[in-house]
Amino acid sequence: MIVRFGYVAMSVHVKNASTSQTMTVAQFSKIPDREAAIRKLERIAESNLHNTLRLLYHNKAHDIHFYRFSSRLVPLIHHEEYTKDWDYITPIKDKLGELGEYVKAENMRVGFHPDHYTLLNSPRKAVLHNSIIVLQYHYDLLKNMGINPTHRCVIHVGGSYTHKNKAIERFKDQFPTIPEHLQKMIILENDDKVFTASDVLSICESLNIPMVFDIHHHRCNHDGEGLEELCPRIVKTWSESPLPIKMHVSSAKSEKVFRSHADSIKTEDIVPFLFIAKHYTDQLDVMIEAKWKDEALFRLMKNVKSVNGIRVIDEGTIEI
DNA sequence: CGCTGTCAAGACGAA
DNA sequence: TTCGTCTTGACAGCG
Repeated sequence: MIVRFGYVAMSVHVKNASTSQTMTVAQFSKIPDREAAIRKLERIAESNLHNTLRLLYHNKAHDIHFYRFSSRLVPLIHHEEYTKDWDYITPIKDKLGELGEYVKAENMRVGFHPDHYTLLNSPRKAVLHNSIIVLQYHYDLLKNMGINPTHRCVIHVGGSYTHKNKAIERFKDQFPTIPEHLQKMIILENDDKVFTASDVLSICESLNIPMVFDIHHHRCNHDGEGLEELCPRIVKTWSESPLPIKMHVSSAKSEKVFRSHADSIKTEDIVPFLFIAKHYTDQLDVMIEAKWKDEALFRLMKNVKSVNGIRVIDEGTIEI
């Protein structure tokens, strides 16, 4: 099995390359001329995209073929009252095209993870409405990069709202009501507090959504399911996807703060992938979620060299 | 310049 | 019903 590792949104090596610069609501409101304020948002967006391209060059130089874009490339997009009539695409269209061309030319896998306020199972209409706006924004970015949006956005199921089973049913009821092109873009991840891998699988199987298995969340929150029963089902949810199976890996910060992400990935935490490789799939993309970002990836690659059964192919790829 | 506090989002549990 | 906490990277403001 070929495994490509990826990292999230920013590099600890490439300096002054934030892809998540923003403007506070207060700052925006202080600028008396709305047009001027909007121009400032556009300059920030352009800077975020420019830095994203710099990171892609960095990734190319280090054989990293998998990357998650920042979800804050365009600032204040969640604030409908400020940005409702703002055509945020036109000013950055060229830059988006340039990014997409590079991604395609270098055969990179890219995707998004809209933040955890994107909630498709909320009973509040306004929350669902905002979530759709945020998803549409991600869709617009991908479209204008010339990248097929199918299965590019990972989100969580949402809140439990006291009754987890009802919350699952509400997800199943509301998901088909959002625009179809946004449905196709979504993949679903198990979380560390409420919805276990089994919960997410039941949703994914009923709505035909690929499941992103997060190994660390599974350790935090599970129903005692073993990998041998989960994996065949997880793999099956990807059978109609144009993209390889995706999983997440991270290490616990400490025994006490177990849920939080550590700086880097402990070598022992990729052991489950040895099992997965043996039994279930031939291609896998694993997103590293660690504070040290690309440095965590580099260190993991250094450490796995000595693990039995793992062969290093390049700086971002192994064969198990 | 560097440090500390604040900002945003929505859910959720304590008071 | 209100308020503090969670989470994250970046902004804002202090000395």
